[in-house]
Amino acid sequence: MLSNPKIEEEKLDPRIKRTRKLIQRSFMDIIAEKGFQSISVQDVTARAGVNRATFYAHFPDKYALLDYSIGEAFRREIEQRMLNVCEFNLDNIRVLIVTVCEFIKNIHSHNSADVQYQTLAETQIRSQVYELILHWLEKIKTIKNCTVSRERAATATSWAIYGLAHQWAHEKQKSSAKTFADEVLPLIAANLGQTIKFP
Amino acid sequence: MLSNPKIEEEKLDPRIKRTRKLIQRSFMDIIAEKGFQSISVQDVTARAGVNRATFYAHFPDKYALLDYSIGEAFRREIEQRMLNVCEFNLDNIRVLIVTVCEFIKNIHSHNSADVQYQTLAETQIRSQVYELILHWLEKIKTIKNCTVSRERAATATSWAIYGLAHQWAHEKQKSSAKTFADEVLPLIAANLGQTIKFP
DNA sequence: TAAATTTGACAACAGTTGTTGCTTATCCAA
DNA sequence: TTGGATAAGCAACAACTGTTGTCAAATTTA
Repeated sequence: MLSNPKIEEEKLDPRIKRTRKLIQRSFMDIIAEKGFQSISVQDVTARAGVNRATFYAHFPDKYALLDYSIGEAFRREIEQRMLNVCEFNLDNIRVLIVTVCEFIKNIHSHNSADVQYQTLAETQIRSQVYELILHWLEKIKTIKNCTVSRERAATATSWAIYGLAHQWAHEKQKSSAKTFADEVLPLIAANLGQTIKFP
Repeated sequence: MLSNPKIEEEKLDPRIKRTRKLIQRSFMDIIAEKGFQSISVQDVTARAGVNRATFYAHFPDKYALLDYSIGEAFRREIEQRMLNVCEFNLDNIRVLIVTVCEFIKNIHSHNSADVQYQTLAETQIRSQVYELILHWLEKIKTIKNCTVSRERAATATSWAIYGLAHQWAHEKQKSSAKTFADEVLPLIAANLGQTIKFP
């Protein structure tokens, strides 16, 4: 994300861009119709009008396609909120928590019974959250003199944010994402407080 | 784990127990030989001497079998260290962190390139860690008067422990699990400190 | 502009998956 | 001990997966 895949993509052969867009659009359409578990590569390529062998030239399997698609969708959410170009403060942490909550809730509403879909989605989202937090922490100069590194703090924080958001998304009677973010902010701040000084 | 699957299993038809044991043993043997990704249900049932249709009567697919097997193996580690029958303190948290580290390291050494295997394993391990921590927290009476519930703290803590252990296991030059546990204990304690008072 | 390279389509192939209905073997309860 | 219930074996089936080598079309490069 911070090593922008978009720049790399701008150099791609137009056929590659067109083929992947066709595949991805059909993929997301069919997921909305029948869920990830029931989808087949055959389904996707028939809908996309792309040969199966071509699919395999771009993606090893449907899991890789999901990984790629979720990654792009979440990256778009982050960029839309300008989180990738702002700096660390508790308000931005709150916005990040809300973003993750809304994204997981959206996924959950379509594929709530599909654990595999959700665990695959998790990996992409958590990775991007980690990169973002680490990027923010690296820009801060007022670091505490202790053994907890930025990497450790970013790891604990990104996994905790994801876990809490995931728990929230699965609750039947849930508060708003913003209320929830306020509720859990002390936990997240406690993590980060091990490596930085809050004002 | 706290609703003991072992008791339920003792009531099972002996043929079911025997069949599952055969399947599981063959499964673990073949994983050691050629990794999870390359394994097929056909492989497992041929090795086990069990019909494929019988396999499907017990497990929907190889992912479910992995889930079950990892769950059993990790449960055994927890019970072996008596973590399920002891109470909350920082030493036991440290032992839990070490246990998770060693377990992930063991998995990683066999299937390091297999992300799917690792994300499936994660779900089982994290669940059990969550149940254990929540169980410990529920026994403590000295709870802080704040909005962070035991469930939230257990969630943040279990995800953070898993994330940190996973990061450690993937490092090429890593400290011992015990050294690592000491290093990250402040982070974990900071999470838990949001809902309980430390002595 | 033309040659070189890359991408995608195609058909064929071997292998695996997941299910089904029927039969046999094993276990349990009376 | 026996009959009923359950578990497992079996073969067949339709469908899908993943790969391969060849050819045509599209793009890039010189």
